[in-house]
Amino acid sequence: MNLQSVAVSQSPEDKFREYLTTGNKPQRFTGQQRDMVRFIFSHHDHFDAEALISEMQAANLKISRATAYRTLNKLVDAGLLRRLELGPRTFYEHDYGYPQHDHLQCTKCGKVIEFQNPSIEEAIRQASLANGFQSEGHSFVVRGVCKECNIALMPKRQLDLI
Amino acid sequence: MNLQSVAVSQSPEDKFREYLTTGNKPQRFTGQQRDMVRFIFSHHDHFDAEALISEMQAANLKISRATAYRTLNKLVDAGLLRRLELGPRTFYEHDYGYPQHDHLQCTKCGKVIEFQNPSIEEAIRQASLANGFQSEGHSFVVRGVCKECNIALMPKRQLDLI
DNA sequence: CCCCCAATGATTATGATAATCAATTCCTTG
DNA sequence: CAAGGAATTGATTATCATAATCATTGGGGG
Ligand SMILES: [Mn+2]
Ligand SMILES: [Mn+2]
Ligand SMILES: [Zn+2]
Ligand SMILES: [Zn+2]
Repeated sequence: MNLQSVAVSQSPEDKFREYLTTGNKPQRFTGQQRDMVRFIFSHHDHFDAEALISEMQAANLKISRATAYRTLNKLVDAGLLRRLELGPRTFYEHDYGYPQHDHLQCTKCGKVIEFQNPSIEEAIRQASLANGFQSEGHSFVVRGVCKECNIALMPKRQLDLI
Repeated sequence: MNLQSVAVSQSPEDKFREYLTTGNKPQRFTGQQRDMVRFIFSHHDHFDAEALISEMQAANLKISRATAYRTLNKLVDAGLLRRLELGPRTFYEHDYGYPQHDHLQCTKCGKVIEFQNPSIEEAIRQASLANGFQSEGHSFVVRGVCKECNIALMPKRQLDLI
């Protein structure tokens, strides 16, 4: 189940357009970029570049690998997406309009579970204060085995006890 | 400053030898592996494969890239080293004989600062309990700007106020 | 309606790590 | 102590994700 979204004043599409067109160097907001933003923000999930490309092509949306990688980087710079360190490849998820949270990742099936805990922000505050550190963001992933995989891995006689 | 080490009954070298020779498939504990373990555990540090190779070669220790990568993986499996997610490449640090802790990483100079906070373990316990999740380990890195880089980046007039 | 400049995308490059495999080393056994 | 055999080594090659290249396309301001 997804977390509750955060109220925002602009649509992701408008925010990205603003990011691109505001500033010293003019950047264009193209049809492919618009398709990417709309597709990505049509549902919340954790995805990598390859998955995005195949899903968009399956949805009959034209996108090349180069443009996908380039636009993902721009979306991160614009504050729309957040990068996730979930293994060797880079994953992405919504940042704009989605609350701060962290992740449990199952090492058996790969599933990613979201959770929130205010004491994490507090721990960051304390450690930063103690070290004169100016915190800008964090990555927190707990690895382990999810409920379903735990049940599947249990010997039969242990299941009987439940 | 490093954290206080944890008392252990075996030297890293002995523990690795035991890991290699115990079990169904016999694995040899070679001179190069012994050199690597001794070198790595002669000082606490956060390093990647390339840095290890150059430092060992600078210390006149023979090591090939292939053997370095292979042995690093074995050291992680043996519980001697822990992998760190500090960006695109893989970093390593002592696990055996070193206490649980997490990291602040400076995005300006790359410096890595260690800190401990028991509320992080508690947050993991709570999130795991709430999701039926069996936790096995975690990665927690706070990105930001360290004290020295903060001072260096400050405009002169702000420095004057200190 | 042009023209310029940014975007696109096929292709090539990069860089870290893993696989290959012939040569070497080193335990085991007789 | 010699020989056999299995595991390790290391030069080389492969892989895989992502980043650059650069010729072509196209869109928006004048
Ligand atoms: Mn998430
Ligand atoms: Mn550390
Ligand atoms: Zn699972
Ligand atoms: Zn710094």
